[in-house]
Amino acid sequence: MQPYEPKKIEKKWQDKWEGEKAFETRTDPARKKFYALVEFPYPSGQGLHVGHPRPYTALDIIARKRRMEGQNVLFPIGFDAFGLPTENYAIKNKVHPKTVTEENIARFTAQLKSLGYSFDWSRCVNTTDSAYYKWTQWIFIKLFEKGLAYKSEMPINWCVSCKVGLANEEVVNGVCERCGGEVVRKVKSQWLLKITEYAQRLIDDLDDVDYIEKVKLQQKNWIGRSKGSEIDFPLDGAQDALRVFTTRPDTVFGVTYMVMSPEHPLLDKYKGKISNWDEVIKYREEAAKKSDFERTELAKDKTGVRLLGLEAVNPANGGKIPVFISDYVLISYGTGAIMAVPGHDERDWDFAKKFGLPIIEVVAGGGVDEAAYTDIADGKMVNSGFLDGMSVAEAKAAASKWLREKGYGAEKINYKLRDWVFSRQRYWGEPIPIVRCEKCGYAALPEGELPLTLPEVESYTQTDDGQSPLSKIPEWVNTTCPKCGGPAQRETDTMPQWAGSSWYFLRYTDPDNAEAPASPENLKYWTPVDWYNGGMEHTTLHLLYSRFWHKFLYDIGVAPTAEPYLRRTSHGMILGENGEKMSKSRGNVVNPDEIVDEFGADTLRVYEMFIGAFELAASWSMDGVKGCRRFLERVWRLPDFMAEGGYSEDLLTKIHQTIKKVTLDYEALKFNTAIAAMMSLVNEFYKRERVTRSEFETLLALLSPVAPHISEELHELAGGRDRLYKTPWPAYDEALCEEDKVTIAVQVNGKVKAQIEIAADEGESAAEEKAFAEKAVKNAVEGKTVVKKIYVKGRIYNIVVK
RNA sequence: GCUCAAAUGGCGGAAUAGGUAGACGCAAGGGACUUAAAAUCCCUCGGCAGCAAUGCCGUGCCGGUUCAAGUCCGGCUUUGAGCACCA
Repeated sequence: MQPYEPKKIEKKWQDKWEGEKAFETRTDPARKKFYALVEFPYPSGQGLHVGHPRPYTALDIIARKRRMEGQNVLFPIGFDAFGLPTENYAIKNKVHPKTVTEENIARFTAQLKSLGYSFDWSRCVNTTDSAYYKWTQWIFIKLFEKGLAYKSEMPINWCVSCKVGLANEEVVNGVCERCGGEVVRKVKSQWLLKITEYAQRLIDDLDDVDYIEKVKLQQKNWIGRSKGSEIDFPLDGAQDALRVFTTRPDTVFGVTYMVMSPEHPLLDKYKGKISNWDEVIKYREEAAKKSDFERTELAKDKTGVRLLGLEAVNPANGGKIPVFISDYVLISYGTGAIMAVPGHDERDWDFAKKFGLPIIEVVAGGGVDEAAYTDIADGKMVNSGFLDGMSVAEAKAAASKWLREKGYGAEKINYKLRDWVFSRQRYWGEPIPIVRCEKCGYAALPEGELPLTLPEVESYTQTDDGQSPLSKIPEWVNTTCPKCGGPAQRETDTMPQWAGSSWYFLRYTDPDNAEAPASPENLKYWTPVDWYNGGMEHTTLHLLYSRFWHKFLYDIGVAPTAEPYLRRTSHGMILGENGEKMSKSRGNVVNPDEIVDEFGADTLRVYEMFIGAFELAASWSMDGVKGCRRFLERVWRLPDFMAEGGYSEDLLTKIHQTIKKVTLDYEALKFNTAIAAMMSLVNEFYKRERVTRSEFETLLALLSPVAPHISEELHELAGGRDRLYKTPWPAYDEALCEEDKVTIAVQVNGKVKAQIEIAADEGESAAEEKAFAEKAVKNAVEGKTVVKKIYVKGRIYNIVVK
């Protein structure tokens, strides 16, 4: 047998698969479809990371197996190529981001192909291609037409170094997710998408999909539904009332002051009444420098300014109470103002102590002078007028009713989720297809003018006041209004990277369609995605955004189903050999090219699947890689002692058990144990120094989804007919998986004393007879009374003695 | 602080559904082959005691339920992830 040379055979098979169009898929309503999806990569300058092959190999295994089972499989790939790193690289090196993107995509493509994935490359999608982003823009226009895209002056997260507005979701640990720079708050006119309008449906419809539980939970927590009341506190001597949201209307008698966010719009309206306005302005400026995160970091030391000359009235008892501004109240959550109940809320308690404000106990439980009493499970209302003596639950209902009847409030559902800040003052993104006209306001471009392509610019940097680079091209900006034909200006902001990835899975079904995002026939056949695997880090960003877009597309009749993905699984990270996250600065980065070069793609694939439980993080180990290569070498040498014939009689059970285990384990993403089972079978062949043709073919078929090149090569060398990827998946017989003899552990008082062997069809009496015949059992039982005997079929015979 | 995971040999990790803990792989030690090395093949491999048979201990810690607990329950500790003054 010639030596195993992965370099030769892997290239050979990759070329053959490509030449044979082995994995190109066609819509065929007569066949059962299976749509497997992996998150398409961002083609970064660093090239493929060893983290990429983990999820890709996993779903490649599923896709290959399902094809062998006869399903019509769509397993596509593409590139999510708009985004900051490319733009920053382009600025630094004075190259067009398009050039950089093309180079990176070429490299990624070569790397992915070298790993032998069964992607349908003919459907490859690139979000920066104008034929693609035409439809991203089209979807935006539809959102705009339905009132779900709107422009708003609002405080946004502003990255000082990137000079770009960030969605809340993009601020990580108080710094910019991309550059790590300082994030401050800045009021800016931004496009927003009303994802909040879909909040309830995004929660409810999780019941209809098969996502791993922690993903569902994380999405629910992120959306953060809470039920409460909005209550109006009249401002003394003014026509307005200060509206708050609270989940605790029962505690309204305990309200001793109120707090507004420093950005609250009512402040400016009443600045004439506020005698310490200078102080307000100063506090507001300081608050603006802080991000939401910094405001929360300063939790221990409450700051604030009391508004002099403006007081509120507690509608419950008519008492006048002071009003403060403080940065711990955020304008973006609820109504931007709170009623403070220091007796029963820790933050309010801290604030009241610091400013010497009264603390009233309204739920009996004691000790509100020492700390806030927050246990609401039991406790009766006190100091609360008509609520006295009620439980908290009763008081909530009674207070809500009373407030509603008196016109002070209404019950309300509130969500933590905020609208999606959708504009970026950046170059490398989809231009927002909107024109602003003095007369008509904002108007969408007519569909016929799409795609609105990115114009060439001299420099990709923003203007110093943070305007998009596109604003520097007057001949592009100045245009005519699509409505009135008068002079108008184009929107110069671009869309965030998340836009293109919010619908790409639909495009895969019909990637070249020029008339629609995808044709109804193709969408109807292929969607929803049957199985989507991706990182946990995308749970609240990409996954939620794309569900939102998909629901919108469903509402306007484009997408055939309400949910885009039937099943969602997640993989763990691959860490460096030292157990830390791989990064250049830690010097623990492993390059997949080097592994492929030294050991082969099949070894890399087997290794990453064998490394540990799929959903858990795993550390890289070069020794582990060697072990997997050794396993493939052992498979390679099996033909040395191959014999003609079917399954050996005495190996029937083992073979059928292995087929069953591998079949079930692949679907359960338990690749490590599936591979262990195949190793065990190979060890068995070695022990006997014999493998029959049928046994060998079965092993190759089982192994082929994980290690497709070596399997295909061995199949061919052994004179196998057709291609392995076209052969049917091995079948197993449930009856033949059963052992005819079983080993049973005999225990005395739960401790194993002996092992006996009985025939599978023998029952308890046989076990009992053999058990008591064992010397060790006799010794342990001697002189004692047998109290109880427990028999677990095929496993345990336990004798309890006293 | 809140939520969710996780903790098993020298290492990565197995253990359907409460039923023989450590599958499979790595590393290590020993042996065969070889002039030698590599590769390959075979054997040993949780700890303590013992020549051995065997006995005792052992799945982060403390308790509990059970004939039987890595697995279930209560209370902790540590690590990781996500969120965080959310009203």
